[in-house]
Amino acid sequence: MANHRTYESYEPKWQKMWEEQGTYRAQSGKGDAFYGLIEFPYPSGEGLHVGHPRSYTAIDVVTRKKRMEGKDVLYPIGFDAFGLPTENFAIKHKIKPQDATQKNVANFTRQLKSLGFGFDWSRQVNTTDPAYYKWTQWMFLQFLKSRFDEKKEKAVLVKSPDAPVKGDDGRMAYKATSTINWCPRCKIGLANEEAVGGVCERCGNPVEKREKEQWMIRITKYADRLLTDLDTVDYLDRIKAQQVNWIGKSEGAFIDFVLSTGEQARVFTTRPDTLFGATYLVLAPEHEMVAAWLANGAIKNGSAVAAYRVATANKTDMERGAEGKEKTGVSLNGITAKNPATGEDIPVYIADYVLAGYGTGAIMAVPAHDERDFAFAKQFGLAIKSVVAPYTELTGMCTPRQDKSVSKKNVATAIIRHADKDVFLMLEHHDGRQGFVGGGIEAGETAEEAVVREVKEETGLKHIRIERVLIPHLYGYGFKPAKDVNCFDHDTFFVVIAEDMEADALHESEKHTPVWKRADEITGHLNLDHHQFAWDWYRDAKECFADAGVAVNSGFLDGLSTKEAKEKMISWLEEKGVGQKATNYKLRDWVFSRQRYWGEPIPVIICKACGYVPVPEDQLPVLLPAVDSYEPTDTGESPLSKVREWVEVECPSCGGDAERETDTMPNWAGSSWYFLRYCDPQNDQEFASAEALKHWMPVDLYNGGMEHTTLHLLYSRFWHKFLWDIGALPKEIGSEPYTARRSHGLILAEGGEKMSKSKGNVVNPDDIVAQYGADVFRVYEMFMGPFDQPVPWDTNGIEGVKRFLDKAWRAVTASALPSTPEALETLYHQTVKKVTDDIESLAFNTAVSQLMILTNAYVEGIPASHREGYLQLLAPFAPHMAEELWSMLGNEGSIHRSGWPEHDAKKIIAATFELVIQVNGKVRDKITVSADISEADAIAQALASEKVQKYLEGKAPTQMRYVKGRLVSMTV
RNA sequence: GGGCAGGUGGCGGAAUGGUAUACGCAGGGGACUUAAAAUCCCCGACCGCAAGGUAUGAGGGUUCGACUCCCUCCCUGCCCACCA
Repeated sequence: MANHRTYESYEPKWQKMWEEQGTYRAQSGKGDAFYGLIEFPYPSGEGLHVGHPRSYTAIDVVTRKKRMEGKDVLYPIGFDAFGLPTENFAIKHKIKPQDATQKNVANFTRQLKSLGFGFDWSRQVNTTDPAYYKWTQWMFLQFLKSRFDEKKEKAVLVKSPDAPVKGDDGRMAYKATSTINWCPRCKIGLANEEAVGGVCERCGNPVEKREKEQWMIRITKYADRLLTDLDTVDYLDRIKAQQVNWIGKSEGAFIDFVLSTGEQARVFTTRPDTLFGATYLVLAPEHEMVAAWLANGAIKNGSAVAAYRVATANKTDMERGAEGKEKTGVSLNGITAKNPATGEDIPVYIADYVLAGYGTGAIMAVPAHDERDFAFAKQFGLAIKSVVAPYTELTGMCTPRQDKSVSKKNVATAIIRHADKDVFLMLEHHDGRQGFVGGGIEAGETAEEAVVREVKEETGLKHIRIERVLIPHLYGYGFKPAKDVNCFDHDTFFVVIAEDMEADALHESEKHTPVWKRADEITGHLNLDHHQFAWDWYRDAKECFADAGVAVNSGFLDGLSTKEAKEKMISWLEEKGVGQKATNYKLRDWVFSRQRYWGEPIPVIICKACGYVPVPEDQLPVLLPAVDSYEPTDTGESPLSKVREWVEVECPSCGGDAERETDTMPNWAGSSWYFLRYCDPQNDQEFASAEALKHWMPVDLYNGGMEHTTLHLLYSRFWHKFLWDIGALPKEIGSEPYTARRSHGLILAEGGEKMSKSKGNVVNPDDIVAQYGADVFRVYEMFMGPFDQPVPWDTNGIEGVKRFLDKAWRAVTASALPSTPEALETLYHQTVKKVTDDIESLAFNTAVSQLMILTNAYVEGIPASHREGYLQLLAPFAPHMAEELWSMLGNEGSIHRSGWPEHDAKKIIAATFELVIQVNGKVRDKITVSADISEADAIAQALASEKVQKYLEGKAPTQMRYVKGRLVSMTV
């Protein structure tokens, strides 16, 4: 046997062998299936990043274990190769995107294979392969051929699906003119999701607004299902949270305001209960009513309004955002609206703080209850009327001395009551309000310190301490305290207790009472009950409202809780026919057109006579034609429009002259269904057979980066649901594609910064493999830290892993131990259990550390009975070395299909253990005792301890507790 | 402003409510060697001569016992954000 690891020779050897023998082939249709999935890479010119293997190795470890356990494992790989970076790269280097893709795929393939992943390469897919994108196009056609049935809450195919479509008649895919985010650098329209923060996701350039006819997909019809079905899947909480956030459901009402022009303006609000306080209306500058009024002269100050509209249109989202809370706008002179609740005529404005794309593009402004409206009203001298005054509403607007520059967290508290000499109740501020008494906190002070200082100044007391206490929310309209106070819906108060106070009931009672329960006692101590307290507080609040010049009118909502008020207002609106309950989502329809070359052609023919004609399905795929120039055009037209011989076709419907759609699909298209294709990648009749889909789907475990949890994850869930709805997927696989979704943490550069080309701190996997071999690289990435958390790269850490594998090699290749010490037997079985459990829970770092502990115990040699099991535990992490040693030991066949060791439950308990003895909660002695010691014996031995006796001071323990296998705890 | 994650040695990090600091890195000491590499062994939170005491961001609570559960606060990171 070789004395040294020679990974340089054995790693390539085994990689070749596995490929030849099909070691990792999925045996479709047989046995218990397990489908592990990683996000297929985008084959960029830069090659693999060290972040890719973190995810791939993790799922590789899991799937290897499942395979060894005898499961039918699918762990596929492919390439998401359409898209901008490749196209830009090709333009820059004057080569074809096809060639660039081929080259990059070859490089990625080499790199991935060098790391020894157990991918089933025979199932490789590539989104740019016509045999693949044929089905992407087919699926697009299904969107085009179906509508959302509101009653069935699902998409259904239309009656005559192959007929041409005229205009937008409610199809799931439709063409619409919309303002799109245009990146002037990439010369491409971007989805909202790709233009986050007003900059192009690809190049970081600020985006512009452009009007463009685009293919859209009605993902918004699925908003509710995409939200509620999250309850049926096992995703990391933060992933669910991001999906929920992105879908952005909010419930409220539409309210129609009658305008002086006789028209109606519809607004969306989540707070219909504040309608009494609506003192003006704001429309988004882009609002179509404004355009109409400008045209018909209804607006008296038309030129100012028009100028503001132009100024807004020229602003990027980033500029809008950068201006922050500075509100701008223009009144629409000559137009007023009637507040349906108060009957008052209120002015109408346009302002860019109202977004055209959300809700109805118009709002009712309630400055007393909305910070933005408040700022705008202050700026333009508009009326501020409060409807409700529950405590939380009050803060922030009744504050003449408000200082916005002070953040909420750092603001001092105000004393609102000091009932007697010793005890003070303090109300904590929720914003920059300076308080009813006293000033703000000073530099370097915490809120508590400020309170202490203020109280000392106010009272002259020297020794005080403070505590925070929760007092149930003083909810209620018109200041009527709610009847059933929910104790978990509370506000924070400070209680200041004078330390020089003589011991009294308060001091005593606080010791064993949960904090929030003490609210009663404290208010009781002050001879106040909650209601009394609320009313007292209300007096202060009213003065404050008066100071700020805020009128109060809660109309017929007086005395209701917020929830009741909302309901009452909605039913009132519906009764009067001036509004209705409404649900709104942040999610918008999916802009599906790209004016670029390197994407799937959208399979539609545009015929002047017929409309949009779907390309007949037997003519798919619509191949991407060879083009001389891929350069995007300044007109915003796809480069494909220049290929006249491709564009000009006969209309499949009427036979007349027609043209092909020249837009292509976004990158997200091909990646929205690749996991389905993996199930049956060579099928040329269907995108996958029902049989294969039933065997593999849904995906059991899907891992990917957090950067894809909003876009790709949402799109692919939607896509899957759609296919499922129209019957393209077998019912039994369910409407969610992924049973479980996990996410790996980012690998940072040494020092904790992000790796980036510009900083030159990128670690290249090729270098690590060359220097240490694939196994060390893999084990290191699994060991470096908790899988779901970011970890900095550490060159020294790799050395440690190398030492570990060297040690493991020496242990296995040394002559076997003649006998197995009991302690070693126990450790072995403990390790089998821990590694097995840890892989299941993706706790790879602790699995590796347990293997290190066992390996350290094998320095003297490894018992023959442990050798195979030990190698099997190592195999998912270091597959090459495990295979090499496995074969050196004379085994036939691959270790990776050899089985998984099981632990013996009886053997994981050691024969003896260290019994810890605690006296009054402190460890006072440890004695070694037999594992099967009885409780009585344990206690007897514990009491016999000299050290324990010393701490008992001759007294008999009042309490005695025995925790089996761990400790004896006694109290004196 | 909202959401999420997190705060434990010099560093990455371990710890079903039960011996805090496993494992690894870096550091110190030693063995082997002519020497080095490699390997192996030992030490290591803080205060204290010791007995002992104090430490898991801070403060409080529950408990015989809290890194772990509850409350409040502080801080860091990530994502989102004039979303009505």
